Parts: sequence; C-alpha cells; structure tokens
Amino acid sequence: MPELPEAETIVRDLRSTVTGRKVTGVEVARSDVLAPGLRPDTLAKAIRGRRIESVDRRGKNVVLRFDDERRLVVNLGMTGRLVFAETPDAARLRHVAVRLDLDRGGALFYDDIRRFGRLTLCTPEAWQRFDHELGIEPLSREFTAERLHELTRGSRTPIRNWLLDQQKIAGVGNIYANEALFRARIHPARPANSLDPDETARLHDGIRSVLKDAIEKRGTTVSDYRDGKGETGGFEPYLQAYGREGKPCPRCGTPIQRVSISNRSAFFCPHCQRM
DNA sequence: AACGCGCCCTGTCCGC
DNA sequence: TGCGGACAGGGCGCGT
Repeated sequence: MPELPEAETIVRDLRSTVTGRKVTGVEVARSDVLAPGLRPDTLAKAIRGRRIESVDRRGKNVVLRFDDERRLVVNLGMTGRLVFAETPDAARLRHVAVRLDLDRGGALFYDDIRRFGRLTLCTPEAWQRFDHELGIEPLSREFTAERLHELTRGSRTPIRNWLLDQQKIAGVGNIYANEALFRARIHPARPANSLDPDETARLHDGIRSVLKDAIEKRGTTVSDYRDGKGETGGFEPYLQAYGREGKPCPRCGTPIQRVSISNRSAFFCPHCQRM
C-alpha cells in the first residue's frame, strides 16, 4: 500500500544512492509490470548507458529522470518495492520483476509480489501529459483549505472515495484517507459536496498533518511495504483508525467501526465522525 | 459523464 | 494439519 509518504521515503533513500549513476544493464523478469506496449528490449535499449539525473515523486509515483530527459515512472501498486542493494541477496527480495544494474556496483531492484505496479517510460511530452492528468500535490503551497473546498463542491461521491481519486488529489490512498478523515472528525460516507468550509479546513489540516507525520516515521508498513533500503516503515503504531476495528477510539474510547464503501474498507469512530 | 463495480495478482489468516 | 474462502486495495476498463 505505498501511498505518498511511502513513495516519498523511497525517493529520499534512492536519491542519495542512485543519483548520478549510469544504468549498465537491464533485466526484466516479469514483463507484465511494464506499461502496455512497453517491451523489455525497448526499455533496455532506451535506458542502458543513461545516467540517472534525479529521483523525484509525483503523487504515489517514483520518477527517475535520465540524462536524455526521458523518465521512468514507477507506480508501486499495492506491493511494489524499489530497493537499492549491492547484491540481489542483500536486497532480500523474492519477487524481483525488473533489475537495473548501475555503474560503481549494485543495482536498483523493482520487486512486486502481486504485480499491480507499473513501469512507464516517458518522453518529455508524455511526462507532461502524465503530470497534467494527476491532481494537486497535497503538501504543496497551492493546496489550501479554500482550494479543497472548491474541489469537493463538484462531487456527490463519498468523501473517502473522493480522496482516493488521483485526479483530484495525488498521493492519498485508503490508509491516509481514513486517517485524515478521523483527524478531521468527518464520516467517510459523507458526500464530498456536503462538507462546509469549516469541515474542509479540518480535512485539509488532517490530510497534511497525517502525511507529514507518516513521512517523518518513514511510512506505514501493514504487511508488504519496504523503503529504498528494504526496511519497514515506522508509522503503523500511530494509526488511529485504519485497521483498528473494535479497538477503542484514541479520542473517546468508542470502538472503531469498519464498513465497506465501494468494496473497500473504511474505518471510523461512530461517535467522533457522525453522518 | 460522473460514478460504481469487477478484475488483475499473491500471501496471509481464519474457520471448519 | 489441511484446505477453501475472504481479504488486502491501486488503478483501469467497462457499463449505466
């Protein structure tokens, strides 16, 4: 479940280790993680010999920019991992789908148990389109409480679902959507356009604070997430609602409830978060 | 056309 | 102990 904080942690880890290195070899073991139409030999030919100029994040995506301005966009799906290691053994990975060998030793491994992740190779134009289609970065200056209120006004969908839409806000997944709503004391099934300015201000605050707190703890590992070094994240003990069905609400002690909204679990406190 | 839903995958856990 | 089924949920394609 890599969401924004997990992608950000991976990016920070990889920045220090792979930036400036040259790709010396490309091995694709599971071609179904490549974007439709991207063939293994096409990818290999495109990036072999290229230097990695930067490692960045857009929403939940990790973006490697090469010295010819092409980019490899990595969407981690549910169980994707990007780990740098000196040897395959040191990476402790059992489902390596793609390996990028780097000069000066070591390799960047893309590992994905369920292979829901996707690797996309973008020209500058394709990257521009990709970037444009994604929603606002929740930790950016442009993301204000007023902006959130404007955005939510046009949709009747449950706010939890709305928060998962990457074309609205980029980077929020089910864990942090539920946590943000808990912090804001808003019921996950509330229609997005029913939130008043005070509620969207609280939600804005909840989104930003939970993402920042989770980044500080290097992300949430429920089961599969690993950072750029192959280590687990430290935010799981700080979750207040997600995965805590039946456990007491940290604010009022009422048991946390789990309901299914559009075939996805939503966790909330029935006392603090009323319809 | 916004929105809901089923599907893609594998590992884990739970009940019988 | 073994086995079947539910569940995890990101993103996409499809139907309404």
